[in-house]
Amino acid sequence: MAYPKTEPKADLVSLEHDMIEFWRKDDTFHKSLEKTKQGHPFSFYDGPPFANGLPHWGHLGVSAVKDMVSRYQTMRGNHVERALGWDCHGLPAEASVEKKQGRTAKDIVANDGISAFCDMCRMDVMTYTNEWLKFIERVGRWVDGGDDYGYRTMDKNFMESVIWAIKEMHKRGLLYKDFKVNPYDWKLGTVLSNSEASSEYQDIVDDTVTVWFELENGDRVMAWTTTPWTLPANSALAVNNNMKYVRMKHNDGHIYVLAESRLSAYEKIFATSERVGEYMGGELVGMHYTPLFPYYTDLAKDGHGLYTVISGDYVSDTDGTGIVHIAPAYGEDDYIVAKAIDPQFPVILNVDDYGNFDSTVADWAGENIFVANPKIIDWLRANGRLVKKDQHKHSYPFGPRSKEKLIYRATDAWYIDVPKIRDRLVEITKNETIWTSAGNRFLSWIENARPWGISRNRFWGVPLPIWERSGEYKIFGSIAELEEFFGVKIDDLHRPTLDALTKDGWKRIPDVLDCWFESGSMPFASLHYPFENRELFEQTFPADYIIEGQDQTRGWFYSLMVVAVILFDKPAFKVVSANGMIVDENKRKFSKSLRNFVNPEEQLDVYGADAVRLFILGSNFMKAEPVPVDKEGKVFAESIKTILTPLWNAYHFFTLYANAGNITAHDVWGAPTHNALDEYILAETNVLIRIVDNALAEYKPDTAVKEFVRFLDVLNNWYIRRSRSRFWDEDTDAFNTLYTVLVMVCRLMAPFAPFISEYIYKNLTGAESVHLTDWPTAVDMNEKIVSDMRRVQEIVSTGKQLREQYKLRNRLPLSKLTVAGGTPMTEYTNIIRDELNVKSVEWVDNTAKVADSFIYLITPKIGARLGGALRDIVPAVKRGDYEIDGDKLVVGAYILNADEFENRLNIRDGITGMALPDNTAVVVLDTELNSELIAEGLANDALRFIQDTRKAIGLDVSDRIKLTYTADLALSGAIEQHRKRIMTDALIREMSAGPAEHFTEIEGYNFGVSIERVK
RNA sequence: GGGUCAGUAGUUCAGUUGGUUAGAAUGUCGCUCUGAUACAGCGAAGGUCGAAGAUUCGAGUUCUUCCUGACCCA
Repeated sequence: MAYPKTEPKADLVSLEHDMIEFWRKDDTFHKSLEKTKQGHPFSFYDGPPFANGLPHWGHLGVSAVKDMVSRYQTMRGNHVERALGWDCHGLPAEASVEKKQGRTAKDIVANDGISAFCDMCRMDVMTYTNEWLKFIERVGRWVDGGDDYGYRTMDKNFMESVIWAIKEMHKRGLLYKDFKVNPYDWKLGTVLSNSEASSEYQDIVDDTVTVWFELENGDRVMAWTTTPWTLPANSALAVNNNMKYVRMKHNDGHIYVLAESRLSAYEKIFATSERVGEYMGGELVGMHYTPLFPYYTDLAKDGHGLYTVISGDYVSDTDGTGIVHIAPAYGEDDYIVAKAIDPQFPVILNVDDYGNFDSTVADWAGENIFVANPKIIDWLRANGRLVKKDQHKHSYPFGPRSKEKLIYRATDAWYIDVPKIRDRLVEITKNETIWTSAGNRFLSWIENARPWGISRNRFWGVPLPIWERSGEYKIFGSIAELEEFFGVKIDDLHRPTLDALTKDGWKRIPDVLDCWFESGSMPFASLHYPFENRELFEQTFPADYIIEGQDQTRGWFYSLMVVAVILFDKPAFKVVSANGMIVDENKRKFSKSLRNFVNPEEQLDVYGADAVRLFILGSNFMKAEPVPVDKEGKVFAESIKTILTPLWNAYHFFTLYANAGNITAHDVWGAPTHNALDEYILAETNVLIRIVDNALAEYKPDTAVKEFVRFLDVLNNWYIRRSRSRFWDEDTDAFNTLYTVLVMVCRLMAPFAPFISEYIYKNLTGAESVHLTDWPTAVDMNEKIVSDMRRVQEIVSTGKQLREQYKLRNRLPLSKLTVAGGTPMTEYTNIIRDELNVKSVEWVDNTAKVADSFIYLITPKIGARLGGALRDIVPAVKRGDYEIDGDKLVVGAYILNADEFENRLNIRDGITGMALPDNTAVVVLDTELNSELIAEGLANDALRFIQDTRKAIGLDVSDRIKLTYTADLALSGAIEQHRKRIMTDALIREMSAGPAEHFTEIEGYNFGVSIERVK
C-alpha cells in the first residue's frame, strides 16, 4: 500500500501525542536549528515566566503565537534560537515562601537569617519547571528549556550584567536617590511598584469626613478626605485658583468656606445659613490657618509654607468641598504641590514602616492607622471639628500579596531618571518600533514617563550595587570591581554575600532591585553581556519580534524600552504585539472567586493543541481584545469543524482512492496542467499561499486562518466533489493535483497546526518533517481561472436558486440553461451541466431578450464631483426622468459621465431567470418538461432509492447485487427506459420485476425493491 | 476620575478615502443533494449598527456628550 491507511475520522489527540513522541526521538527541533544555522538570525525575546506557578490560558495563547512566528521564520530560512528563561526574583517568590512557611519574610530573616530565606526562594522559584516544559511541549511549542539552556534571572551571570547596567545608568547621571511617595504595603513593610499596586483594585466603601480649619481671618475653611488617618499629618490646604468659593454664615455664628459648586452637597448644613461673600481660589492662597492637631506647631515656626492655603491645579469640584487636605507624605499629588510651594516644605511622616502611628502622634501613638481611623473620627466629632461624616464608594488598591489596603507613603528610594530620556524614548518608539496593537497606549504612557523607582526594601533580588559612607555613594558594576575593592572572591551576588562586604566604613544600602529592571535587562543579561557574547548580543539585539499580554505595555515592554534606550540608544524590539486576555464566555477574567476557570490542559486533551492554536490564531487575540473561551470548548470544536476535519477528509479521500488504485502521486507544482479543475485548484492554492504569507508578514494570523477555512471548503466541496469520478477512474492528473495541494497546505499550515500538518505531510511524502521544509512562495500563475471558476460557482448557485424557486428538484433533468450576458465560458459548460442537471447550456452575450436594464448611480463618484446635486439626481433617476446620450446620462441639468452610472438588470416578466449577484448576466432556466425528462427524473429517483437501500442494508460499495422491484406503471416504464444506466450505477447483475421488501414513494408512485448480494 | 481599545444578526466577527437595500461564518427552520466528508448546496427568519446630538445632499463610518465592557493608570 502506497500510503498509510487512514481512518475516516481523525483521532486528533492521539495523533498529536504520536507527533510529540516523534519530535522528541527525532530531535526535529534541533535539526531545524541546524538547517538554518547559516540563515539570518531572527531574534525573538520570550518574556520569562515564573515557575512557582502553573501555566494558564494567557501562556497558552502567547505560546501559540510565539511558536507560530518561530516556525514561520524558520521555514523562511531564518535562524530562530528559542531559549526559555525563568524569572526568579521579586515579591512573587518571597510571597510564595511566606505562604508555605506560614510566616513573614521578615520573621524568617530575623530567625533563620537572610541566607536561609534566599535559599528557600531559590528552591521555590523552580518548583514547576517540569510542568512548564511538559505544557509547552504539549502545545507543540519548540523551545530549549532544559537545564542546559536558557537563563535564570537569579544566575550569577545574569545578575552581573544587571549590576553592570545599574552602573552604566549611574555613569550617565540617571541614577539618583529621592524621598518620594510610593504605593506602600504596610503589612509587608515595603514599597510596591505601580503595577503591583494597581493589580488588586476593589470597590469599597470608606468613611469620609469633612472638617474645618480656622483661617487667620477667622473664617473656617472646609476640607474633605477619605483617609481621616492622614489628618494628623495635615500640612496645607489646596484650592483651585480659578474656582469660586463662598462664605456661608452658619447659625453657630461662624463663617464657613467651600466651593460654590459644592454647596449642594452640604445643603442640610447650610439650610438656614446666609451667603455673606465669596473668594476666588487665588484670594485664599497664602493664608495661614490653625492646625487641627498641635503635634507639629514647632515646625511651623520655620515656615516653608506649613499650615497655609496653597494652590493646586488638580483640585476639582467633583467631590468634597473644593478644598483639599494636603498631607505630603501620603499622597503623590500632595507631595508635588507642597514641594512646588517650597522645596523645603516639611514632609510630616508619622506612620512607621508597619503602618503604626509613631510617637509624634501623641493620641494614638503605636496604633495601626486603620484601627485608629474611627477613633480619629470620634475625636473630631467630640471636638466639634467634624462638619459631616459620609460613606463613599470608590475603588481602592489592595496589596496583591498581603490583601491589606495599601497606603501611599513617602519613602527613600532610588530612581532612574526616565523623564530625562523621555524625548529620545518617544522618538525611538515612534520611528523604530512597529506596534501591531496597543501602540497608542504605549506612546501615551511614555509621553508622560515618570521617574522609575527601582529599589525595594526586600530580600530576594539583585541587591542594588550601591555602598554608602556618610552620605557618599560608591557604585559597582561587576564582580571584578567588587573583588578588587573588597579583596574577596565572590561566587554569588545575592544579599547574604554582598551585605557582608564592608570596608573603611563603606556599607551596602540594604535595598534590592525592582525585578522589572531585571526583565528589562533580559536582552543582554541573558547573554552575560558585556562580559561575554558581545557579538551574539549585537546580532540579536534589538529583537525582531516580541509578544506579551497587553498588561505588559507598561510592564515588560516599558522596562525593555527604557533600559535599551538608556544603554544602547536603540529600541529593544522592532515589532511588538500586545495580546488580549483570555476570558470566560461572559468576557470576565478567570478568577478563583468566580470559579469560572477553564482548565487549559483538559481542553488540550479533548480537542487537541492544533484546534486550540487555530482558535487563538484565528481570534482577536493579537488585536489586544479580550478572547472569550467557553467551558464546553465550543470555540475549539469550531476550528476542528472548519479546518482540521476538512483537511483530514481531503487527505482521507486521497489515500482511500490512491491506495485502492495502487497509485503513488507526485508533486506537480509548477508543471502544466491538462484539466481546468486541476488548473483551478492549483491557482487557488497559489492565491492561498500569497494571502497566508502576506498575513504572517503583517502578523495577522487571523486573516490566514479565515483563508484556510475558505480554501478547504473549496477544495472539498468544489474541487474534489466535481472531480470524484476522475479519482474513481484513476486519473493520475487528479491524484497528482490533489497530492500537490495537500502537501502545499500542510506546509502552509505547519506554523499554525504543527501536529496534523506534520502527520499528513509525513504520510503523504515519506519525508522526515514538514517543519524542515521551506516556506512556500507564490509563483507567477494565470489566476484568471480563479475568477472564472468563481463566476461558474455563481452561475451554478443562481441556477440552484431558480430550481428552488420553481420547485424543480435537482434529480429532474431540464433541457436547457441559458447564461445571458458576459463573455461565454464554454469550457465550463460541462461543470454547469452536471451541477444543475441540464441537458444543455447556452451562452448568449447579451441580456436584451431576458432583462431590461435600469440605471444604477455610482454615488461616491457623483457625490465627489457634484456634491449636493445628488439630492435632485437620485429621485429623478428613480422616476425615470433621464436620457441616455451616447455614453453619458442626462438628468435634468446634470450630465453624468460613463463611469458615474451602470446599467443594471431587471428580469422581464415571464422569464424564469435570475441575475448574477454582480448584475452582469442573467441565468435563465428552461422550466418546460416533457415525458423524456420526467421519465429520466423518475429513473434517477429510483436509482437513488436503490443506492440508499444498498447502503442501509450494509452492502459494500463494490458489492454486486441482484434486484427485484415493484413499481407503479409510469415509474416502471421510466426504470425500464433507463435500465442500463441504473444497472451500471448500482452494480446490478440482474434486475427484474418481482417481490420487494423495501418500499418508498416517488413523485406519488409506489416503489419497492428487494436486494440480494451476488458473487 | 483619566488614558487606550472595543460595542454591528441568537453567537463570533467583516465592513475600504462617508454613498443607494449593512455582509460573512455559525446556530435555528424549510427545500435540495449525497457511496470520502462530524456532509454539502439553495432559501427563509433573525439588525432601532450601544444611546442622544452635531456636521453633510447623504453617517455603521467623521465630531461631541453619555452608557457598557476590557486593559492600564489615579
